[in-house]
Amino acid sequence: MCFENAARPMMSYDEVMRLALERGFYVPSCEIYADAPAGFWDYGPVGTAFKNKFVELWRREVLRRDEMVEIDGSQIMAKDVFVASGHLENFFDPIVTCTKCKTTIRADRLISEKTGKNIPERLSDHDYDSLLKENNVRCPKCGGELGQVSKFNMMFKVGVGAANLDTYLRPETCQSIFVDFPRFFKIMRGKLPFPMAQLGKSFRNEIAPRQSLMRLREFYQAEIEIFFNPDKVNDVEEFEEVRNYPLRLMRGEDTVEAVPCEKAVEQGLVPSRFVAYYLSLIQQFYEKAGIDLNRFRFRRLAEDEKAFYAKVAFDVEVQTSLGWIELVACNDRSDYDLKRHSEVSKSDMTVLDGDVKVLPNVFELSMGVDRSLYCILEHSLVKEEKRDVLKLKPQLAPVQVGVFPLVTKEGLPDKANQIYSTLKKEFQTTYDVSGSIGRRYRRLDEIGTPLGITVDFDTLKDDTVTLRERDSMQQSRIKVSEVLQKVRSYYYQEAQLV
RNA sequence: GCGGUCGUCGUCCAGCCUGGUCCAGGACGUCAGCCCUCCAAGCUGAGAACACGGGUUCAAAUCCCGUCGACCGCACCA
Repeated sequence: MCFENAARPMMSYDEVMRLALERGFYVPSCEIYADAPAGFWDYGPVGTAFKNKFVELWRREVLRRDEMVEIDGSQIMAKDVFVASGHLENFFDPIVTCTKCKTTIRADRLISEKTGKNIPERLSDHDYDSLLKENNVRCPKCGGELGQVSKFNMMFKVGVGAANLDTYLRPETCQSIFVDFPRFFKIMRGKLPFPMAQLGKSFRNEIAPRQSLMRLREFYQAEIEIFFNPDKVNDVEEFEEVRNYPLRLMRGEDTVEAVPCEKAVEQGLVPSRFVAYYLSLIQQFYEKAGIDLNRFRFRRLAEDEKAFYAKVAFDVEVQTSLGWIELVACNDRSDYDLKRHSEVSKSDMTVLDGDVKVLPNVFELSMGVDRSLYCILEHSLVKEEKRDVLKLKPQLAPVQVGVFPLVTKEGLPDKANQIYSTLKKEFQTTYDVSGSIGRRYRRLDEIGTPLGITVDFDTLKDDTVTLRERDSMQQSRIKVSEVLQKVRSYYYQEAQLV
């Protein structure tokens, strides 16, 4: 299958940003202050509702579906956690700055380019300095003299208590899951495979955050860590459900092939049934979340692209006006994490699988929430001839239904208000009297509200109202007494209403 | 972090070069009122901005410097 889709004209980043700022999806954090650093954004009222809906969908369609347990860990974590995880050692980049043109470059890459040798990433600053000198490496850009090698740590350090104890803001939420695993596995009477999930904030001190939600210094991750027995990766009950489900796998430079799970495993495109199952799960989730699958792919990472702990890695990537964006890292972390935590903390992390003692391996689905939200917005925003409409899945709509009096005469507002009062107890509802009815429908369209209910003069005669649907703009008349039931069935059964 | 471009109402844009006519103008949106029978109609009115800090000058949105931010490119993105 080739990538030619374009079922909809691609919306641009600028248009999504305009929507975000005008309608209150997200805005720069601390924007009234000039010293606000980049890479921090606040979700507004509409954006928060949207994010909450997205997370709820994840809980329902992924966690509850597979009986995963969810935890909520602390964001500040002990230093030794990151000694064990490898972040203190590996989360540095050795960088060197040219004294002449001020370009900053990675020292290890410079040396290996010059010498053709593989240079370890984890030498001391001093070793890098000598290597640079020995090989007479100069700035590749201007030929100028290079300065001293320094290291840039991507983790935020936090001083805790009066003693200013060194701790760190977690750079990935999964560390909470790893350190909590032994206790919760026991408490929950867990059996392998045992999936633990978490939604929370992570922090990375990016050098150059850009493009609003795409690269943040403080961001939400929704992570699932599945603890499993590596000897049983093809012994997966649930595989039956997805045997014929087509995974969208990237083949070659820019083609994507939809390969049924079974075939993908047979051909070695995906290493095991276990992995194939979870890749299906995440693809199905994004489809339900409103990502256009024609612009969705799994990309298997090459050896030199993978994170230091990953044995096998697939990225979920989604095509946007900014290019292909990585939304989920699906990594086989092997026993790296539990082994390291068990070594550094000296606690036993093995568990029983049947009557065999095993140190579980971990497969993770590490989702970037903020980026996902951006991509859904971009894929959902549609410019029609007469209007901009955000065609969000009903389940993700920040506001579910709008109620309007057609005009402000003859008690129509009172009648509309009664309906509003009933609906708002159960649904996110908005009531709007301002402007022409068409204008009010447009306001709904722009934040993706699927349903509008309009009270008119006929309502006074026969107790019926107009029900208007966002995407088709079609209208139908329903009885006032049926409104609540209709809205319920729309959201709970996703029935066609009009 | 480097280089280039840039930063004016909620949004988009004019004004800047050639300082004073700008307590900043327009459009769209918002709010109030009028109008009132289904997709951004019309009329009247209102509120709303020179990113921040310093400098030059009799006078700064306008010129200069710095900081922060945005966009593009490089680098970075375990």
